[in-house]
Order: sequence, then C-alpha cells, then structure tokens
Amino acid sequence: MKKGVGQGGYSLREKIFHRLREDIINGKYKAGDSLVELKLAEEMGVSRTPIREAIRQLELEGLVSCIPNKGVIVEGVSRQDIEDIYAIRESLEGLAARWAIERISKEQLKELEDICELMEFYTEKEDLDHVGELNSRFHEIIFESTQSGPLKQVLSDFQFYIENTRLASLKTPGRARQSLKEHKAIVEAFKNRDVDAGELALVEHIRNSRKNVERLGR
Amino acid sequence: MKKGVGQGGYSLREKIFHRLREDIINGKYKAGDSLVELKLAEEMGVSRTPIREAIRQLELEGLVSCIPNKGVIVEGVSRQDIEDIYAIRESLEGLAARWAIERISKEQLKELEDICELMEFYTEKEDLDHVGELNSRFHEIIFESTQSGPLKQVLSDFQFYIENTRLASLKTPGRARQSLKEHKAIVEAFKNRDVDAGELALVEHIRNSRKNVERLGR
DNA sequence: ATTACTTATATTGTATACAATACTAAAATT
DNA sequence: AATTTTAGTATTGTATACAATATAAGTAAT
Repeated sequence: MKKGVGQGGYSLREKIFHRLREDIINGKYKAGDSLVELKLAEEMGVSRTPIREAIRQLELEGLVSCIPNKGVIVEGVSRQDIEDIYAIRESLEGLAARWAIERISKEQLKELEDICELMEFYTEKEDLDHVGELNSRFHEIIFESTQSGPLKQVLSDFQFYIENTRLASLKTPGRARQSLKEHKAIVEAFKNRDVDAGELALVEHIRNSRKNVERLGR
Repeated sequence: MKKGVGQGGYSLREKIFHRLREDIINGKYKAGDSLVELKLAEEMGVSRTPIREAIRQLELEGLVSCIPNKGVIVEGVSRQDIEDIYAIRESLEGLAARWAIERISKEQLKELEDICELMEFYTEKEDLDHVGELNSRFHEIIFESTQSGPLKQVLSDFQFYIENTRLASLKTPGRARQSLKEHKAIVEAFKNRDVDAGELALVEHIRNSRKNVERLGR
C-alpha cells in the first residue's frame, strides 16, 4: 500500500496522520503533551476535520490516548516499548523467515540481492542514512513476501516505531559492517531456499540488533 | 437524546466503530462489499462525521481499505488470516507467559483462578457461550499482566479477530473439557511462578487450539 | 476562610454545508 | 458504429456551524 509522494499520501488527513506520527516518534510531541485540535488545525492551515480523523488513527495505534470531551494526550513510544518490540520481533521473525522463504517471488528475491549490494556500497561510503533506508526496505520486502496480512501488519508497524533507534544503532562503531554481513547471510539462505538457515540467520540478526540497542541504552 | 446506535457512556464514534467492526467480523459486511458513508449514517441515524472517524480506524486495523475519492471496501478477516493469527500467537504467547509470570499481580492471579473455577462450572453445565467469554477474559488478563503495551496491543487485537472461530472451536466435542484442563495447567504454573512450565503450558494450549481450529476448517 | 454555586471560556462531539472528484449515460462529432 | 464530449449524479474530502461537556474564575452564603 505505497502511498503517493512527499510527507504523506494524497488526502490532507493522510498527510496529517503521517506528519503527526512522525512528530510523535521523533519526540516533537512528547509523552504527556496534550494535542488541541484547533491549535493543530491553525498550525497546519486546515480545518479540524482532517486533524480529528488523523488523531483517531493515532489513537488506534496507541500513540495517543483520548479522554472523551476532555482531550488527547500523547503516549509516544517509550524506551521500554522499544525493548519489548525487539523481543517481539525476535519471537516473530523466525516465522516470517520460514513463510517468506517458502513464498518469496523471484522479483522480490532479486530486490533483496540488489538492496544488499547497495547496502555494501553505502556502508563502504559510510553513508549510514542511506543504509538505514535500505535496511527498512529490506525487511519490508521480507514482510511482504510472507504473504500474511496479519504478520506483515504487525511487523511493519513495529518497524516504524523503532526506526530512529535502529538508525542510531546502525551508527555505533562497527555495527553497520556486522549488520551487512548478517543481511548477506539472510539473502544467501533465501537464495538456497534453506528454511532452517534463513530462520536462524534472521533471528540472529534481530538478536544482535537488539543487543546493540541495549548497549546503546546505557 | 440518544438515537439509533444504542446506549452506553461512550461517544457515537466509538460505538459505531465497535458496531462496524463486529459487523465485519461476523460477516454482515463481507469482503468486497463497499461501505457508503451516507447510507451507514442514515441507517444508524447519525451524521457522516462519526461514521467517517470510525471508518478511518477500521482502515488502520486493515479491516477495510479506502480508495481516495472513491470509497471504502471491506477486507474482512479471511480463513487464511485466522490460521496465520494462530501461528503468530504460537510464536508470541511464550513470551507473554514469561513476562506475565514475572510481573503478574496478586489480584490478577486471583482473577485467573476465579475465572478458571467459573470455567469449570460452565463447562459442566455445557454453557459454552459463557465459557467463551471467560476464555477471552482469561487471556486478556495475561496480556495485561505482561505490562507490555506493544505485546498487549497485538495479542488483544488478534484475539478479537478470532473470537468467533474460537467459540466455534470450543463447541466441538470434547474441546471444552480439554481446554479447561489446559487453562488449569496454566494457572498452576503461574501460581508456582514457574516460568518454563508456564511458557510450555500456554504455548501448548495455543497449539492445541490451533489444531482444533484446523480440523474445524475442513 | 471555606464551601457551594453561578458564570465565562475553552475544547471536544456532532451535524450540516460546500467543494472536489469519480462514475454514468446520453448527446454530439467523426 | 465508434469515439469523444458533456451534462448530471453520486460520493468522498474539507470547512464551518452548532451543541454538549469540562475547566476555571469569581461571587454569594455559611
């Protein structure tokens, strides 16, 4: 479901949703802050309607919580949430690997390989922002190739939540190079359609990412 | 004066959201159906505003998909989705068990025990609708007691999706009694704060449920 | 001084009005 | 006959208007 261009999708509501979500993830609005519809509306030069609809979606994602007739307060993504998400991924991505290897298309597999090469290129150049983007895309393809709506939805959402953390993690000394190796191992297993090796490689990759993030936290 | 949408202390939007979600899960609106805002609004005796907000939330949950300026069509929950969800639960509930056992409060543990007793009571009486409700509550408490926002959110959502399937499964011969045994084993492990036993018992419970549902499918 | 009770204001919840877009089908052109 | 044009309609997207509720401040009563 790739949406259009720029900061969001086509409709105002969609753009606002993505913008607010970004602002919460990036900490512009911190946990405990209250969001006032009219204020946001004026800030963005739109009416309250699309703002409200965006907020309703944020509510469902748990990024804000709404108290009826009172207002909405930002929940945000806590450090604990992020650690939990890594643990959840560690439990889920083995499943994702199995399904993906069984169902991935030739085109998707090719894309994984291409991404891996590009990752190597940008890793050498130490352009880690680009590596981060490729990383996201890499895993997104795996989620997609599982052909499981529920699994894809969960993992994609979580991936977005931890985007910043992951980028920071990638920038710790040596991590990018190690991460590249892990991605190569994953692709290798995928190419061989080796389910066990793929599961192992992907889970190991998550585990290492997690460890690195935990180091980052202190 | 409330009209059309039944009563309750919540906002119209919230009631409509829950109602539409139910109607999709229960198959009143099937995959491929298109939802027209004005029609729904008239049907429920409200304006388009709360309808739209509810639909935006359904969209985020993936139960409908919206095509800008065109309309929204129902996605629903497919049989494949349900099977996937059981597989996902099998991967996740071990983690849930570990966290829950480490963090559950005395009150929550007591509630699990009480529910288990009630389950036994209603199972004997073969009042399986009641057993189903207790079942939901049982697992909801476990999710809650993990004290993990992300994990709770995922598992709660999925639990709702499979509610009907699970109830049907419970009504197959002998399953209720077996399920009761499994719940007792879970509570026992929780009482002993035995992480390994708890993980095993809960995962085994999911696995058996899944097997039973798969039998149900053919 | 404290409590209870108004009044004022801010904010959300809902309804309606208007604008933009997509679909349909009939009319016009070739 | 086929294609394009165009008018009309249905539906969504956005803005505004109105209603309900909550917060805060000030006033009266004890």
